Amino acid sequence: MSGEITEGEAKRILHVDMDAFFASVECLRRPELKGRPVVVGGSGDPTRRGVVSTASYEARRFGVHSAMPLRTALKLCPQCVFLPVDYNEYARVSLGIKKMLLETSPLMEDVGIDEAYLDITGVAGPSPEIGRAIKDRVLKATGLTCSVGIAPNKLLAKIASDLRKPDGLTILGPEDVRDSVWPLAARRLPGVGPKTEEFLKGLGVNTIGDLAARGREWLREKFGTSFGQYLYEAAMGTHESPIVTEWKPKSVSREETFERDAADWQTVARALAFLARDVASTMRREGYTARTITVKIRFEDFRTLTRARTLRQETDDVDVVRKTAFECLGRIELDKRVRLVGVRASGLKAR
DNA sequence: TCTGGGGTCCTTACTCTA
DNA sequence: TCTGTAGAGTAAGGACCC
Repeated sequence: MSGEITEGEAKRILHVDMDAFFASVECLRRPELKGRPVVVGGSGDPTRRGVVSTASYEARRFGVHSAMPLRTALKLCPQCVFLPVDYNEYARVSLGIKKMLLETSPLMEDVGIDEAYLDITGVAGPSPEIGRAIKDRVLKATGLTCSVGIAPNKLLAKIASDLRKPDGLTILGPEDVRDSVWPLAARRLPGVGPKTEEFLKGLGVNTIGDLAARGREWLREKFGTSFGQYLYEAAMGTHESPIVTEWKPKSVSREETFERDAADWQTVARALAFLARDVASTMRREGYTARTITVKIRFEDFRTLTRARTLRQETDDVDVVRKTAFECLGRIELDKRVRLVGVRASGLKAR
């Protein structure tokens, strides 16, 4: 035995999830909002189109949750305070938190604006102490609370941080999977969305434990080798995926939902030209060129079409992006009112 | 009167070429 | 030369995530 892996060296992954992040940052700026039901989303006007990005825990008591239309949230909770999304401010606060996390371990994976994974295998001290220290530092520096999960892999760490919210700290080991993870709804597994959940229910699978009980072969048969294998490992709590410390964008896109569905080509064309310019200028600013331009159209009935064109040479030229986008648009018959227009550039290369 | 925006990844179908 | 097919690249759609 080489003894390369010895006891005490088991991998330890920590997942940090900021509590109701956007709403909490707004409450920092306006302390009079603290304790009130706050909803952050869209333009902040709940009579206009838009969805909830974050609801404070007080607002959640009224049944308001993220991804819900603002108009529905207003009906459920007329006394809620509605605020527009101020992405720059949240990004600023997020950056400070990420910098702090990096001081605990340089092996950090950034997951969106309010989450991160840290590999704390090499960090001295017991897991509960490390978890508490991180929570304390975040609170002292920002006034914000977060929920932390620690486990042998990313998947279990994420489930752990989700178990006690807000302001929770949960540590899960392989021996806890049976009692703490298997009773949870299958939907709690990352990668299981509403469609998969419904399909599973139709097969009599409701909990993560049900999933584990069906076994690997059954899952591969129902979901294909790749996703089936993933579901099995996820249900067993053994799914391993690496901490990705560097991220490069694969596409840049902009889209716009009209306040009122557009019936005329001119409105759609104007929006398309604007979005194409925005995409191209973002690419220039970030130093990327793209080979494929895709146009997305969503009709009033929510039917969504995309048309794409791959260029011979990569580009970041506004005129080329716009011209290509219009060529794609020309392949779509606008026989219904248009709800949304989008432009995406993919096949990115650093300039 | 519903259902944002910015992404990633996967599957499937099609076309072209070797 | 004909035919079948494998593989790459492209296109389209869908599920999912924050």
